[in-house]
Amino acid sequence: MARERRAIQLIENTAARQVTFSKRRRGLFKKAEELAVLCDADVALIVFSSTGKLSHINDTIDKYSTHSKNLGKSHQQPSIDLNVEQSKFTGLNEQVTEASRGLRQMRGEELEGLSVDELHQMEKRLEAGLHRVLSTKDQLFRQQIRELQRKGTELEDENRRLEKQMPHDQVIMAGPSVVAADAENLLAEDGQSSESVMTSLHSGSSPDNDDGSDISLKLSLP
Amino acid sequence: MARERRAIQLIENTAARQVTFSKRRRGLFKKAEELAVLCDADVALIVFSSTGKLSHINDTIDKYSTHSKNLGKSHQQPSIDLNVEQSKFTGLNEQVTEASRGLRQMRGEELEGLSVDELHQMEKRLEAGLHRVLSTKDQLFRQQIRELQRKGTELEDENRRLEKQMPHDQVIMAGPSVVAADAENLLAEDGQSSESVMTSLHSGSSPDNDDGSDISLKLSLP
DNA sequence: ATCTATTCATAATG
DNA sequence: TCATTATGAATAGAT
Repeated sequence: MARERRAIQLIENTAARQVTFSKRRRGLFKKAEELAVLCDADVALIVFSSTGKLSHINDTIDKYSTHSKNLGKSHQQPSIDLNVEQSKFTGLNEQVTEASRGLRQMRGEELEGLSVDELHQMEKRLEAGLHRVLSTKDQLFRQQIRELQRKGTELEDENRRLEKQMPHDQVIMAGPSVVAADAENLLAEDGQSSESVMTSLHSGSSPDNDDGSDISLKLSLP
Repeated sequence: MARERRAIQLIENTAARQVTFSKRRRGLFKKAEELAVLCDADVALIVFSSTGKLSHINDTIDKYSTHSKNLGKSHQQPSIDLNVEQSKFTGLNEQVTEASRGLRQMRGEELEGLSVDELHQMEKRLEAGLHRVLSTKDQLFRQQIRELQRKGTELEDENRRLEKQMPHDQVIMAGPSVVAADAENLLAEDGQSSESVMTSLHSGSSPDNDDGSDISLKLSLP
């Protein structure tokens, strides 16, 4: 569409990509609007920039079309469903906007425009959230520790019982006793920081996801 | 955009409207796809025709399209059926739900289902966010204090200069000296909590700077 | 951001 | 709906 044709593939150059993004996004929204007006259609368009930091929502709700649908095809099931979906979507748009802005600010991004008061509020909210997260984690730890202790005690008892039943010249090296030993070790260090418990449970934890980029794709959050 | 320009207003003729709808809808989806691929953006587009009640959803996941593009399998957009589209829509729905859940979790609500690892991640994120909020606030404070100190010093100097010039039997109660006094008081209590500085500057902070509002054309939601 | 050459989308028509 | 084509719009590259 211009001096030269541009292949439709990722623009590697970041600056160029951003410029193109702005230009084309504007064009896209314009065309969406035109379609809505020309054809009495409802158009909803959401664009997330690659960084996920910006969300743009265009929700064209045509009063006319809603009207005509409700009046004209009142008997058709599909139309009812679609209207429901549509209104759901409308509501969701608002939620998306709110949620992503909130999340961004919660993450400490996009703080530029905020006043001191607003920053203070944000700080309080973050502190409160952090506290609740911490105490929830703490609770979880305690619960897990309790559970492990219980199992450990059980296994110890079982061990002792088996040893008593066993003739003296036999020694057991089978699985169960090993497990029991492990559990015991864990429990022995009772005063350890929860961190190590966590480490022992660490299994599939993972990559520190980079800041905001996890919203970029589809709003899915951890 | 063609033989003649068409005014952007409802096309009265039904047949013509349908034709235009088809053409423009195709074009719109194409451009949405291109934007997604070119700029690594996430684009969701939903179009409800006014009459047919058909919904078309294009949830363009960049990675997907990039892949298929690279493999030479271009998008066979034409043959997407309604069921697929609806399921995509449902998916979007879920994602949105996810997003707000994420936000609530950031606030420390609804943490029940999370694993220790997830809680740990959340904790780190909150800490990071808090940090950024705090340092932004700190920066703001420092800047404001610096400014006030500068003004205070200026005014003090001015005051002294005026006093010297003034005959002894005259007293000034004019505005400037009052202002100077205020500034001085503020600066005198250097160790005070920043709260009062904040309060004193309270003036016109205004929320809702809603970054996304540059939506070219339209419509903020009802 | 603004400008222009060029490609693209599409209105009119068959 | 599909095809053709003249023309207005969008935009890539440069400034």
